[in-house]
Amino acid sequence: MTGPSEEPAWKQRAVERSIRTAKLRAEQRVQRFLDAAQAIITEKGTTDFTVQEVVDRSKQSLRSFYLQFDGKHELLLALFEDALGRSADQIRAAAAGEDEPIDQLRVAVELLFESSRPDPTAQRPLFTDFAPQLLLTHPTEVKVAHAAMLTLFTELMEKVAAAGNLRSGVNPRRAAAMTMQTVMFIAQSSGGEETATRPISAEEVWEFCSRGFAGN
Amino acid sequence: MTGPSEEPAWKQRAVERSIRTAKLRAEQRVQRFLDAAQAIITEKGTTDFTVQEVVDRSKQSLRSFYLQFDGKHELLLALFEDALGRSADQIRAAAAGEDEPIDQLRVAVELLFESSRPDPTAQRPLFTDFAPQLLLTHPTEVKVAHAAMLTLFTELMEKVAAAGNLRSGVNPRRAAAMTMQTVMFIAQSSGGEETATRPISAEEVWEFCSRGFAGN
DNA sequence: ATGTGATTGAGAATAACATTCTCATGTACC
DNA sequence: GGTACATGAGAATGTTATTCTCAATCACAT
Repeated sequence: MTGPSEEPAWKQRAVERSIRTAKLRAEQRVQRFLDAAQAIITEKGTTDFTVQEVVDRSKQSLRSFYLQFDGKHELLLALFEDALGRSADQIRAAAAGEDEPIDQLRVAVELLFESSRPDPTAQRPLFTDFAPQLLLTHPTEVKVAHAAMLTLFTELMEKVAAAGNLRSGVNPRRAAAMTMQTVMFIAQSSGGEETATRPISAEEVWEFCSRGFAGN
Repeated sequence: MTGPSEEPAWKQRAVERSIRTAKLRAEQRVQRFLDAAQAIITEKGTTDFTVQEVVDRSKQSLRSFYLQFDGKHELLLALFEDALGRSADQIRAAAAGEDEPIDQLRVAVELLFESSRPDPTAQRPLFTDFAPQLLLTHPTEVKVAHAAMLTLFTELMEKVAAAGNLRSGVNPRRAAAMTMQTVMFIAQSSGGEETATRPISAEEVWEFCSRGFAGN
């Protein structure tokens, strides 16, 4: 029984060094898969690529893919989280251009709405496209992926609260969560076509989230 | 070139009769598939059954299945539409128990919320489970399936409007659509587990939809 | 330099399904 | 009874994800 505590220090250091370089290479490999997938998605404007396509494009091997990812879903999750994170950053920056907290939040809602619509000329994220599948198979991880965006909305909502513009009795974090979900999902479903009824607009969603429907 | 208009009447009638009985049998067969699928779903508490399971269970054949349905998605759609329709009926009945339109709507929201949650002890519909996949692959049909529920919510919202409890400038139909979507989707995502934060409740969703978050 | 053990690439094998096809059997109607 | 159509049983196909095999490569201590 050789306990780890009795290993000579030099050996530990050697192991650590090799682990570090291995990790570096692994990260590069992961990145290549991510880039390849992203390229394919923007190229064919759809999120249903096959693992094989990604592997070919990245000039790596299937084996390598499954060494880095637990499965296709992890790749999707990574892309999703990444896209959502970027989007959150852009939105945060844009919101900062407004003076009043309530306007910052409004801008954020409008931008999130726009970027969540399905395929407005095949932009880059399309990130809501794969959310549904993942929500089914890995709900917990999807929530993690939402974290960045939720943080942003919570920040904004808390500023609104501090400015005295939040209805009393409303918890900012929860209001932020509901707002975010509402915006994302309504954007997604409003992607329809029916010429019968004009689709729901960002402005309407903002009105709905901020003021509800109840009068009187 | 024998135009159909010159066919003798008796022949037309014969054809029609045989078509009618054929249609009857077809309907029965469809129903058996539907029942089998429903049974499997409630039995294993999940919506990912295989076509083969449904076929075996219904004691019919694959060939028959694909003669009745264009593919698995049509079966799912049929189940989905059916479940949603039933649910709408139940909710309508329950709402009728309230006096004030606004309370009727509140009850409807609460019930819809409850029945949209994922797996509260594996109830029968679970209908939101397959909505996501279908939303991806057949968005138009999903909208049709939503129709019954949307009709109900529009009715209720219009009564609210008539009672003067709708915020001015709000279109009842659109408010109904947004409310419905918000309720269904938030219910779905709130199915989580994290002991960290208590999940969002039906009451909170009602507050959110009806009054929004803005104060002042 | 060289042997050794871990890492990787190429791609074959497997598995799970949906979907289609073939053929034999049944069934209604003349 | 014969003919045309409907149906059942289940084999064949096609697509993917995932795993497996084996040989090439690399890192590195000696």
